[in-house]
Amino acid sequence: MPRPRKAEDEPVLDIEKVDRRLPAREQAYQVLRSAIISTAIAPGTMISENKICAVIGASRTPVRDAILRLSEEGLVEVYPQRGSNVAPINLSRVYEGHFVRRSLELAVIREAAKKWTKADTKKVKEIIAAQRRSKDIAEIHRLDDQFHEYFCKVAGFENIWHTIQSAKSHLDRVRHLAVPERGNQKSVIAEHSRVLDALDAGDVRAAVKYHREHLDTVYETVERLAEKHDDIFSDRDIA
Amino acid sequence: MPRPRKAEDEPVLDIEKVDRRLPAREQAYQVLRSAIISTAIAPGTMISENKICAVIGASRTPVRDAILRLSEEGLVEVYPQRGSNVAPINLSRVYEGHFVRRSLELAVIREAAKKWTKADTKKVKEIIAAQRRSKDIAEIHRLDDQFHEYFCKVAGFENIWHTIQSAKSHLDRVRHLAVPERGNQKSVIAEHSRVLDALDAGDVRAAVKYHREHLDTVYETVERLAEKHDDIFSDRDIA
DNA sequence: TTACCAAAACTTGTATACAAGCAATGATAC
DNA sequence: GTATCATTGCTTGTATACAAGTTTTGGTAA
Repeated sequence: MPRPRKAEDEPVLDIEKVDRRLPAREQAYQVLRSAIISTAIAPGTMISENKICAVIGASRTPVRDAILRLSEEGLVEVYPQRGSNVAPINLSRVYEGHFVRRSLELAVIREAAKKWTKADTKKVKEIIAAQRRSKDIAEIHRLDDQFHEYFCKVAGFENIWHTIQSAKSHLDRVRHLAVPERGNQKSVIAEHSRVLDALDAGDVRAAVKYHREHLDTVYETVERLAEKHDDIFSDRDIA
Repeated sequence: MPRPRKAEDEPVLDIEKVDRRLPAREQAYQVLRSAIISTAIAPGTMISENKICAVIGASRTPVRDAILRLSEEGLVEVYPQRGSNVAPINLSRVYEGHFVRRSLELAVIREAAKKWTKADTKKVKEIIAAQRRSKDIAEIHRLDDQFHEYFCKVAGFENIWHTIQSAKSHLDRVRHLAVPERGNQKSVIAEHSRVLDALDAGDVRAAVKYHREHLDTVYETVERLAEKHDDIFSDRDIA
C-alpha cells in the first residue's frame, strides 16, 4: 500500500515571485509546482490543503484546484480522507519522461529544420549566451527550457512543449539535484551549441544526431544522480 | 476575440453509463469528456456550470473541477465572468495531435517489439476480432483504442497512453464524425492485422512501417472529413 | 505494562453562499 | 424611431460550512 512516509517541515513556498494579478488558483499552481520541481519540497513530503492555504493566503478552493491539477500531472498523490503527498520520484516514470521527450523533441527538430532561418540562429545564440553568463540556478533551468522550447515554436507546434514539459517533470526533479555539479553546465552548453550549428548549416541529420546525444547524456547524468540520492526514491523504505 | 458563437440546446449527458460509486468529480469528468469527444455536444457549444450541475445532479464544486480539467486538456475554453464553451475543432491542433501520436506510438512499437510474445499476439487477435464483430459505435472506438494502448502496456510505459489519449482528443472528435462511413472500418481492421502479423513474425521494421501507414491513413480520413464538416471548425464564422 | 476503546483532531470530498464582472434588457430622454 | 443608460440576470472566481472517513491520542480497564 503506497502510503506517505515522511512528515512535513515548514514548506517554503516562494509566493513572492508569482504574479499576484493572476487568478489565485493559477498562483497556487505555479508556486507549488515550482517548489516541487525544484525539490524545495522533497519528494514524499506530506502536504495538507489547509497548511498550503495558510502559507499562500488563499482559501481551499483555489489551492485544491492546484493540487488536483498537480495530481493529474503525477506530481502529487491524493488519498481521500487520509492526506496528500508530493509524489516520490519513480525511476520508471523518470525513464518514461525521457522516452517521451526524446521521441517528441527529435521529431520536432526535423520539422523545425525545414523552416529554420538565420533569425532563429541569432535568437538561440542569445539564449545560449545568457545561459553561459547566468549564475542563478532557477534562471539556468529556465533558459535551458527556452532552448528546447524554441524548436517547438519554429516547428509551429505550440502545444507540444506543454506535453513535453509535463512528461519530463519527474526527470526535472532529479536534474535539480544535479545543480551543484558545475561541470555539467559547461558540457550542456557545448552540446546545445553543436545542435544549433548543425541547424544553422542546414544539416538535419547532424542536428538530430547531436540532439539525441545531448538528451541521452542528460539522462545518463540523471541516472547517475539517482544512485547517489536513492534515499529520495520510492523503493527505499524508511519507516 | 475568440467568443463562443453558438447557443446551447439541451445537452444530452449520458449519466447512466458511468460508475456512480466514483467521486462526483470523476463522474462529471467522464460524462462530459465522452460527450465532447463523441461530438454529442457539438464543438463551439456554450456550456454553463450550473446547467451541467442540474443535468448531472451534483453541486458546482465537482462539476467545476471537471470543466477545469477539460480546459487543461484543451477541450473546453473558459472565459472568466463570460462563460465557457466546448472548444471548436482547431485544424492545427488536430494535426499536432496526429504528430504527437505518430511520434510516440512508433517509438513505443519499437520498444514493444523487443518484448513481444505469442501471448501478446493472441490477446491482440481477440481485440481485433471483437472490433470486427461489434456494431456499436462507442464500443468500436473503445476497442480501437485498446489496440493502440496495448503496445504501451507491452513496452512497459503505463503513462504514455494517457499522454497520447490527451494529445489526440481533437483528432478523435473528427474521427467520430467518420463513423457513418462503414468502408473505413474494414480497412482499419486490415491495417491493424497487418501490424500484428509483422510483430508476430518479429519483423520490427515492417511493423513500424505498417503502423505509420495506418496512422497516416487515419489522418488523411480526418482531413477529408474536415473539409466535409467545415461548419464545425473555428475558422468558419456564422454570426 | 499492556490491551482496548472512545473521543478528538486531523484529512479530503461536496454543497452552498457570496463577490466581481460581463451582457442583454428595457425604460427613458430626445 | 433612435441613442443612452441604469438595472437585472447571467457568468465564473473565491470563501466558507458541512459531510464522511482515517488516524492519532489519551484514558481506562485488566
